[in-house]
Amino acid sequence: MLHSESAEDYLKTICKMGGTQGAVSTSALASRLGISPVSVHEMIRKLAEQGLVEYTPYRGVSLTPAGLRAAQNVFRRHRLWERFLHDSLGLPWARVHEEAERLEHATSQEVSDRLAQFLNYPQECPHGYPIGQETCACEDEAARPLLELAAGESAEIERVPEDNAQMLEYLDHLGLRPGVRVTMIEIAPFDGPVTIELAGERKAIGRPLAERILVHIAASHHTEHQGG
Amino acid sequence: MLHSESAEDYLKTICKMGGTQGAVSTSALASRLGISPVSVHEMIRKLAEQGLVEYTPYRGVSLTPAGLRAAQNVFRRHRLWERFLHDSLGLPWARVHEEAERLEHATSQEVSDRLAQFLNYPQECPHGYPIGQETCACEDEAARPLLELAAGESAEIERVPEDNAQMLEYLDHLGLRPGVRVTMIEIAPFDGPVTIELAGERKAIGRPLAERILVHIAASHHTEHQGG
DNA sequence: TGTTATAATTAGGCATGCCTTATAAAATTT
DNA sequence: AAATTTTATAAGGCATGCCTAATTATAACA
Repeated sequence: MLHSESAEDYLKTICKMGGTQGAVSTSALASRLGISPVSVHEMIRKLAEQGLVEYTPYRGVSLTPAGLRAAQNVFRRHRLWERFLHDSLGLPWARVHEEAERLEHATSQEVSDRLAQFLNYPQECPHGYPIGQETCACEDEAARPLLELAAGESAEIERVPEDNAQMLEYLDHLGLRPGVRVTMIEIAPFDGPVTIELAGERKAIGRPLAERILVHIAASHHTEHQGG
Repeated sequence: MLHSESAEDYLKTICKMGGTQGAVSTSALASRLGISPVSVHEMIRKLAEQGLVEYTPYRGVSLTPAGLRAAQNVFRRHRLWERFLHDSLGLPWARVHEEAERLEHATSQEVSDRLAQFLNYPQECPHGYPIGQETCACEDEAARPLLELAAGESAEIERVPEDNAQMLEYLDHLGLRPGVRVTMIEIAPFDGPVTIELAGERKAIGRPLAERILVHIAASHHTEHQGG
């Protein structure tokens, strides 16, 4: 809670883009954040001064241990609020992300700790992202894009993109929620649709979406998802 | 949720200082907010442009109906969060206000409506301030300062000042919480202490505090306060 | 190696919300 | 009515976080 909302958003985004592994290009970061490269460069400089990121010109930015800790804290607060908004308040799945996006910046460590306890230490947010006890991982090594499944192969949905309410409504409507089992039917050529089967029905989605939905092939380790 | 956090704070403070009845002096507002009179004047001008306050030079500011509605919304969100933080998360009474002060600015109408439902439409915040269904009153006509009680007179604590965590801890320690019955023993002369009896014990507090604690004489209409 | 594309950086600006200093105007007191 | 205090307003600044336009440095490619 020592950093500005803006700084927290930068750290989150750098983390999401892989700033824990290698370095993230500032122009990619800029286009993801929807902020001009010049402004991003300026902010990166400030974050580097504060020891939250490491910046090497022409290489990109990566999170320092302190920056990673800060980002993980924000993710944790975000995901805990999502669970509360969904499970306790019954806010629709698709609306949960945008509300949590604001609450995450207004939450102290004590409140998020108590919130975790109140929610009975949930393991993941409603979109399938993990919630650790103290921190939480940014990436799950075992997760693969739905698009990578071979025809006939089955998997369980692990995570869905959460940053677009309309997309979430669409996914919800299709039944494509974390924990649901899907089977790949076919990936049509010439950038055609991806056909999958879930709950006995066949659905076709676009390739870009199929690339952003993450699945895992191993048997379920998920807890039941409470209804909204 | 259309106004900046800063604007919301101004509207709240104007409301608290009586900006629904008469006009509030801008210098009084400035000292209450801890902001320079020049800056307050500037902000008042902007709020007046937006139709949220009415400003007459050398007289002061008052809330327009739109401004009142906005302020009441913020109060409602604030007090609902206080109830949640206290009743559901068990956050100590004295810490609740400062946390709600941040959450109130990050809460949509839908979330506050659902929060009210989740909390079972509570009537008041943990410090005794009313929570209306749609809006909520700023002042309670029936409430009188504790200091106005005559010796031997009994009353129930209605509200306590909530803006100072240390003071709240002190009040909590003395047992001076909303809903508690107190009897005035004496008000010592020469600005001396105010002695009251509660739960069979006598306690002395200072005059300024006794002036800010509001009581009502009629029998209790309060619902039970859930423990934290 | 030279050209081209990408990234970095400088310079100047804007809005918000705060600041101080200084002056002008009205209200209050004597 | 005159002096004093209070209030209003103007002028100029600062930090944050964003912008565009223009320049410079580096990387990548042919």
